[in-house]
Amino acid sequence: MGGKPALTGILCIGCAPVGTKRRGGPGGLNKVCGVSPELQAIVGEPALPRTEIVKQLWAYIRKNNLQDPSNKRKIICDDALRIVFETDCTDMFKMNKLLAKHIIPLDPNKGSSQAKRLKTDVESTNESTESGTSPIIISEALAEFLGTGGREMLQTEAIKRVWEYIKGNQLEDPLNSMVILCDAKLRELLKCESISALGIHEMLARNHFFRKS
DNA sequence: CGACTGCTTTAAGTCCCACG
DNA sequence: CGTGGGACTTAAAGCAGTCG
Repeated sequence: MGGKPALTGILCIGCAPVGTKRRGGPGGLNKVCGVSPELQAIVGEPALPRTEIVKQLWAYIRKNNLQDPSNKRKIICDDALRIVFETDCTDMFKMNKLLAKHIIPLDPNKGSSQAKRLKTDVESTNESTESGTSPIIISEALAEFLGTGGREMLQTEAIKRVWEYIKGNQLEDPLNSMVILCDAKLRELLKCESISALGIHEMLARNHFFRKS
């Protein structure tokens, strides 16, 4: 339909001779995000860019004829979709909203626009560990938690593995995936019963990441 | 009247520009 | 120079508006 050419048109304005003003780029929605186990059953991958997740979801919807014939914007949920969206039918616009619950930022440091607002706070916490792209020393407790031999790794890798543990053990609060319910092992590491996604990063940065000296 | 274009919605990350 | 705001990115289908 007309949607894509419209965007292309806007793009062309953006690409005006004044200067190749290209925003967005490889990040943004193209950033790889974690996929909840429920959604994984549909898209078939544990981690995908948001755009790919939507694409795979639409492929699944078409393959299974889940569009309402009278209004193709409407999606009729089958069992798998019902588990994901928690509704019998939805539409293409609401779908994106519902999808958000099942898309988990692999790097919770920059997980949301809320995080963006808190960016300065968090970054000040990060001063001790820099940006996450250079190796850091992790605490003995975290090394034990991750089951790694060494204590040197990328900050992003450490965070990623903590999140893998959380997802693997389904520790996300079903009512709010931004809240993590700690099991015994995680409780020992973080010293709390539950914690927010942002809180985990802050906690790790404060108590478990150390700059290489 | 038909063909085509542009806007609609939604998410979150990135980057540019304007302003203080 | 630092910060904040806003534009841009993706996907989809339908509707409204414009033009020939």
